[in-house]
Amino acid sequence: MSIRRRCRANFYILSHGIIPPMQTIKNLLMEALAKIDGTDSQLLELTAATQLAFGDYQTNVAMQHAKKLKKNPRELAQQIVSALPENNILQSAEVAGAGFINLRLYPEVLGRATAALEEDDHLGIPQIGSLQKVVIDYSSPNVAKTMHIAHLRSTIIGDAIKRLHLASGYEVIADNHIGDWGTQFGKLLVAYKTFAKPEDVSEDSIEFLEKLYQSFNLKAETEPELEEQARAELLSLQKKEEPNYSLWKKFIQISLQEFEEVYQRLGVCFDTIHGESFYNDQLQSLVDELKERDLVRESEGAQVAFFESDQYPPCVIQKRDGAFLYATTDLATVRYRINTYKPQRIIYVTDSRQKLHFEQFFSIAHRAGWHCDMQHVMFGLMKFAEGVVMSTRKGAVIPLRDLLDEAENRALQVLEFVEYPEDEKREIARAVGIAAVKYQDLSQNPISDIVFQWDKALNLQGNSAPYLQYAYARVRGIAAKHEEKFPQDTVKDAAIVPKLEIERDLCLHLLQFGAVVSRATESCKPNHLADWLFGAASRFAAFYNQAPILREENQEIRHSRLRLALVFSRCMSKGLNILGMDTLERM
RNA sequence: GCACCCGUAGCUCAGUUGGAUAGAGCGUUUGAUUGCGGAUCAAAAGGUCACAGGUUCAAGUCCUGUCGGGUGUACCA
Repeated sequence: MSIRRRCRANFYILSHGIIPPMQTIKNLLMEALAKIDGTDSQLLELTAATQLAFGDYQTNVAMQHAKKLKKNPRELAQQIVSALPENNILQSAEVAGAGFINLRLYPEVLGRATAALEEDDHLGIPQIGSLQKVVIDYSSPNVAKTMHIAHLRSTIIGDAIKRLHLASGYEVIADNHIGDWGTQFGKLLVAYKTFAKPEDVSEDSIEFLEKLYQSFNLKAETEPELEEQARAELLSLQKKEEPNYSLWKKFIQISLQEFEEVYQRLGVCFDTIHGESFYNDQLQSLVDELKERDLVRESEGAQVAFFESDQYPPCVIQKRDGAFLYATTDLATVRYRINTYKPQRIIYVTDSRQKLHFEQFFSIAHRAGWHCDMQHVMFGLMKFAEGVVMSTRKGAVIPLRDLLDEAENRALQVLEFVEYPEDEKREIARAVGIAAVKYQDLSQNPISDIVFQWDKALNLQGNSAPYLQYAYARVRGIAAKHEEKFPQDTVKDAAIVPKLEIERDLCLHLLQFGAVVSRATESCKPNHLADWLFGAASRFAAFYNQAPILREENQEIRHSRLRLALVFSRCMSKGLNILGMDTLERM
């Protein structure tokens, strides 16, 4: 496998100082609870109603108190409702079911809150990360190997986690910890120096290096002495002897150029690229420091860390022959990052097979006194339909480039009979194709294994990125037509007054945006945001169908609807951007 | 052997950290005055949430056990 390696906002004040409706309702409920003996306002939870018929928001606080207070839950709920202070917020408060309290806002209140989202610099996203720094370690491809579809997960999920943290106000350091050191370079050097050069590819290309590597593995099966040569070349490289040292640097340069091409297509960028080799000269001091702290000791000739009551198997930090390992580099990396950046949190995005490794070195790092919240965000394996784990050792994988090309081509086919300029079509196909590939990955729980299927990876219909982009493009289309048709009209400060049920529904959904982003950030699960976006787009589609805007003759209603659509488009744009997807004015 | 992850509609997957009648997409079936853009919308059919206990006013969600699938398990990364 060539992938080397690799959290609840409650209430908050928005930047414009407008208090969100949930906070207002919660305050009213707290006042009511205070009038009832024995209630604990800490237990108060307010959530969005699970069904439109139940109102806007609901609380189960009565059921939670009923047993303790030895009261009938419905009666207690009624008591709480009766104790609510006079207000001009709640249109209704009703007891339902086993003791739920269902709450409904006045339409004007709901509309004002929705419109207020636009006034907030962050569209209602709580800035839970302000003054906090987080290092995110993701993508991390291996030098001299083409990026293929299995690299997609770490890169795309990592990039979305980065953007989520930025949107939540964190200072982010995105670090690409590329695999630029290790035994594969010994093999590559042997092949480069002694094998016939592959002729069908350019010598400056990553395919060239990859073919050399593959032919080494093939030959080594029958000629075991090659492995010995590889070890010798590696040793020479480690001593920085020429020409090995220069060749190694050249391999890295070729690889980085190719990676950069893919990253640009994906819209992914890093703040630092500190590969494994960056830490080479820190490894011995690291082992020494761990020895001083009694965290490692000699065992069977190696330097090994052990764990309390054998919670984990032993972890070798330095081999019998003095060489360092994966865990050594990772520990040195943690030490460097904490000393250099002083982050509150470090996040690693890798596949789930590395769980034990991370638990081990997190434990060692904590005991070494390198205090920081370290989190391993793991994702499942990508498999082919046959269920075979992919490997670059023998080739036969789908290069990432091919996947992206295919995605863009399929998107272009949809535009075949559309009369847009050719270059615009290509731009649309690019934005749609890339987003579609990203969405199929980001819309599911990262932990699940995924079975790669072309049709699924490149889906352009239903619950897919183009569906979200299409909803956005429709609003932009309406806004443009509105300017043509009513050039004197301005809706910038128009009041939103949701009258239809679908309008209420859309408003309520938009008001959840900030909390959803927070949840996605803290749990490092971009799929929560993807879900929200799909929910928003499908509500908009229904709204679009039921509530005409430009055809509406009543100006107040027309303005209300258009303003609502515009708030929707702002949230969509922000949300899509957080998932690393581009928006289009038309498609 | 031990540890961890997963098991939800025919298929691919969600499920707001314990809340009301378990949701989408695809596929299947039916419909939408050429529509403010049909990459869309409206609707139907499809479920013993692997199984068995337990905790709770309330369990797909938490605990225990069983079965099935996956991954890992000291000198690879």
